[in-house]
Amino acid sequence: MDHAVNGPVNEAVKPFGPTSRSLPIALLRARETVLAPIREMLHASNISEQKWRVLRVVEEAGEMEQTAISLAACLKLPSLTRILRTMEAEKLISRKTDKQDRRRTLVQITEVGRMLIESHLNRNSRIFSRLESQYGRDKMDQLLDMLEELQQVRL
Amino acid sequence: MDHAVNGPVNEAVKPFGPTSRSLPIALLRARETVLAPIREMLHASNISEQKWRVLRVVEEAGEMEQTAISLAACLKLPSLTRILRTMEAEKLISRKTDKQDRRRTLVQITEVGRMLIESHLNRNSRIFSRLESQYGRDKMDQLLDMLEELQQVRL
DNA sequence: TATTGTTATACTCTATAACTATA
DNA sequence: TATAGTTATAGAGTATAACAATA
Repeated sequence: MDHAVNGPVNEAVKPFGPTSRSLPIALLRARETVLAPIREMLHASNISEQKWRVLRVVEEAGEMEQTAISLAACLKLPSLTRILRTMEAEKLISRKTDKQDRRRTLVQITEVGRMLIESHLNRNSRIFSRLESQYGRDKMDQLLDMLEELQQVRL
Repeated sequence: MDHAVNGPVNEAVKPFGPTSRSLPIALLRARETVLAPIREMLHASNISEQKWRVLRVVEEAGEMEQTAISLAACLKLPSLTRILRTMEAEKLISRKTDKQDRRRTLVQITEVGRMLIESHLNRNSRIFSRLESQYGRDKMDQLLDMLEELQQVRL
């Protein structure tokens, strides 16, 4: 299980072992597995994965400025600008200028947005129940703890 | 603490708790954290993240057909076709038709490709040492085990 | 007929930089 | 001057379907 941190390349040892021991690749593959049924669900409702992330984040945190959404939803600001524009047109979110600092825009989820989330609750729950039953609830909780901690590492 | 649950989010039935307990979002955020320094490294060499994945996968598995690469590197076949075309032009990989089944194309890494990987070994190692020292080596191994298992769940 | 891979199209996200408005 | 966000543009991945070659 050595990741061969040191040493010259002349060893016959693979630098990081198989790619399944490469953290970025492992995270990506795991995400693809988990996301497949969710993508299917969203696709049926014509919502992109990104819009869904924005909706979830904004629903959770309440009023939020765009830089914060960008960070939480892993979307660059220029992408977010475009996404929010269409989401606003679709009445999923609303925007207003911050009174205290008029450079900032505050974004909120609308009733329509909340209803969109609610309308997916059941299918979403079923997907995660299935995942939990296959993967194990305790392991799932443990994994979430470990990922949360990893997110906070500052490299 | 970035994603603390603040504000009145309607205590009734939080479907999955905060988004940091949402597996897809947690996986994405963790990946962004880990990938940031790697992206920087690759960017300096003008290699895309996707090309890098293909290179790593093909280096590891040896001769491979494209469907297998597509799966391992999480890239759709149409995207992979284009990527391999440019990687072949750059002499990073080589392609040949399978003798047994001439529908299949076999892809291999070239010496140039291998050298490209080798030239990033040191920086790559340093990045992961830093990560391990902050996150903990045991935890890292445990996380990789859990992710590997998650990849294999069939929903 | 099914499978492997390619092509084509339309859409979307990314990277980057220049720009506006505000602080 | 610095920050929040927008706009513009080029590059790249995705989804989908139609297609060619082979099995």
